[in-house]
Amino acid sequence: MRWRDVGKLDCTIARTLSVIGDRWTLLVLRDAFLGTRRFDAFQASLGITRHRLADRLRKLVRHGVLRRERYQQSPPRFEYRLTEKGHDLYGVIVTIAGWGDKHMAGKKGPPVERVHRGCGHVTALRLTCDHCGDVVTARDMTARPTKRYRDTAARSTSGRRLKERA
Amino acid sequence: MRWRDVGKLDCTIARTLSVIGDRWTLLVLRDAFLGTRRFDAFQASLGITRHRLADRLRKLVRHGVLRRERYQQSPPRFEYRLTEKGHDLYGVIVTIAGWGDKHMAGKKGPPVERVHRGCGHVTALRLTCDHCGDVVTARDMTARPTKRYRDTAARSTSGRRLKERA
DNA sequence: ATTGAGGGTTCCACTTTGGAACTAATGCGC
DNA sequence: GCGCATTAGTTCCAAAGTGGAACCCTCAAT
Repeated sequence: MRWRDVGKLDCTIARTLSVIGDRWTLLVLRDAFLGTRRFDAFQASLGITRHRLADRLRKLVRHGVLRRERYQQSPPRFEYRLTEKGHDLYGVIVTIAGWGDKHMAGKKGPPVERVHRGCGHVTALRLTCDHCGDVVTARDMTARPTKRYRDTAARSTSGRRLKERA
Repeated sequence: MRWRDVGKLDCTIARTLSVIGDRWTLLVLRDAFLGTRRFDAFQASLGITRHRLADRLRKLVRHGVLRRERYQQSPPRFEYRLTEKGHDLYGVIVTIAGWGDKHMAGKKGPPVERVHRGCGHVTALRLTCDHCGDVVTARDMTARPTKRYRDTAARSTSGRRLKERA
């Protein structure tokens, strides 16, 4: 299967990864969350080639994650800012950072820490159940097909395998 | 910069992405969290080439995310299971799925939902502050260099740019 | 002896990436 | 009014990564 077709699968994760799941895009977003907005600043920070960067920024704009905004009339200059949709990716960045801080940091520890403005403390973030508020880990959760999926599966010659879901 | 050097940066996110940040790896992990364990099952579900799959599984084993375990003596057969370190990636997968459910699902809605065993409800997960327990979003958090980073930065000709951090 | 399952490896064409140089519009000092 | 710097890109080419398909090995069952 070609990568460009992955975004068409009936799998939310696959579709999301078709937008953000390549080498550089999540690093672009990391910088965006740290306040980077300009082409050259991304380029200097990331060490990505200008060519690739232009390509990735275009893609993120196309998917509504970033907005390309003129910040100066002449010469025309643009900067890239997170949209609301982009802001919602914070959870992805921060859980990646959290895993990295726990499992991939060198002996010196990580270079960045996150402070919760609300309580003023350096904190790691946890996942909690929307419904009951308890902290959850993988073992507390089960995945299951949604109703519309169960119906579709039932209709389609009934036994077809449960793949390409998730 | 070559991608293989990204894992050496002093950035937890970059290092983490050097392990899980390619086209297929997160989809392999998605399947692993759904219970897939065998080479052929991954291959059938993902549509990845056997070659690439072998490569990705090796890499995940090398990084301690999966364990290659013999489940049958003769002929020798192996399966791939999440380690504890691998289990800790659940947050990454589930926040990606959460973003996708919100922003990338078709009009039919997502194909999979997650149930919290503890309370029995279908739920989306939220990020909360480890310290005070409040739900947080991007705007509630600030990133800052850790102490060891500030010290290093201060020592090194003092003005050097704050890049390759995060 | 042949077929089949499971878990791979090999080969080759094609695509994507990295590196470096180049472009284009404008402002700035002199 | 000319050379230089800034910013945001594009172009070109070689090198690396990927997809498709076929092949390999060990053993078990028929």
